[in-house]
Amino acid sequence: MPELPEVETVARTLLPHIRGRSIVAVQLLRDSTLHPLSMPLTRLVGSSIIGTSRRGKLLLLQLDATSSARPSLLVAHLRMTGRLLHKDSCAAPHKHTRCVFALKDPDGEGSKLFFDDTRAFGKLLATRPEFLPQWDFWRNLGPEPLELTPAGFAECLKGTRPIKQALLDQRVIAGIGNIYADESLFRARISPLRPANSLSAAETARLLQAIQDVLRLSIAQCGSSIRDYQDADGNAGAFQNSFQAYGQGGKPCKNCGTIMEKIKLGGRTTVFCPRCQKSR
DNA sequence: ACGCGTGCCTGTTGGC
DNA sequence: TGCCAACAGGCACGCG
Repeated sequence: MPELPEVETVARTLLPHIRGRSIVAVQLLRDSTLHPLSMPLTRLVGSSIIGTSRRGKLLLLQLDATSSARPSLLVAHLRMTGRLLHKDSCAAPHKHTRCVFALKDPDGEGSKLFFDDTRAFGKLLATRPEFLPQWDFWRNLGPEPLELTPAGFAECLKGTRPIKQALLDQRVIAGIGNIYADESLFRARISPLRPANSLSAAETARLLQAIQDVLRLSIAQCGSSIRDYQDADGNAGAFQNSFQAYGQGGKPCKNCGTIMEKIKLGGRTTVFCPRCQKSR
């Protein structure tokens, strides 16, 4: 499931393949993949891709369109099972292909960009930067965890909700999903059940450090691949081999040997060590 | 304004 | 062995 490190990896691996290529055709194969606020994808045709970036879990492709009638951004939200894959020009769509972008490089060489999404939760949004504030999700997106200071992070943790739920709320902090929430809390030795506003300054700083460490370590290993995630070349990440909490329910804690507890918190599976991550 | 429950989706897993 | 319910889970939406 693509969270910040996986989306960052896709953005990085995609860039060398698609930079400088122009979009010559778009084939949307499932209407619900198009975000309601999107401009028609056909208006991307004729524009060239000039860059890739990431905001939270959102992947952004920048285009050279200057006319206000044409999108200069293609935003992809991969959600659970979305993939952006660069393939050669003869690749054919399959059952779970939701959109195909035909590309052409300056020499006329063709290739294709596939948006595959088994569960079809993912979205594509063609837009312009000036329209992004109309999108509630974008406007309310919290700070980037890798750019956050301890003081800034403390500002985020206002409510009484369990800290785990706060970390998953994209309005609080952007890019963290179930995997990295559990991993970060384990590394910081903080219980997922602690009210967000009950963390001391030391704990807040420790948690931010853990979040940044986990995200950086995962990015360095090209993300985590469980089930569906692949980068733009179809390669898996390796960080799943370093999980200390996610998926470890019922197994001994890597730190103290206590059996890891598995609970539901806000509807999400949550794993933690009851000894290392005490509630009080 | 906030928190909670449900729907969206489909492939995989586990229990009987 | 086969069937089916539960599960995976981010986010929109509607409710109280």
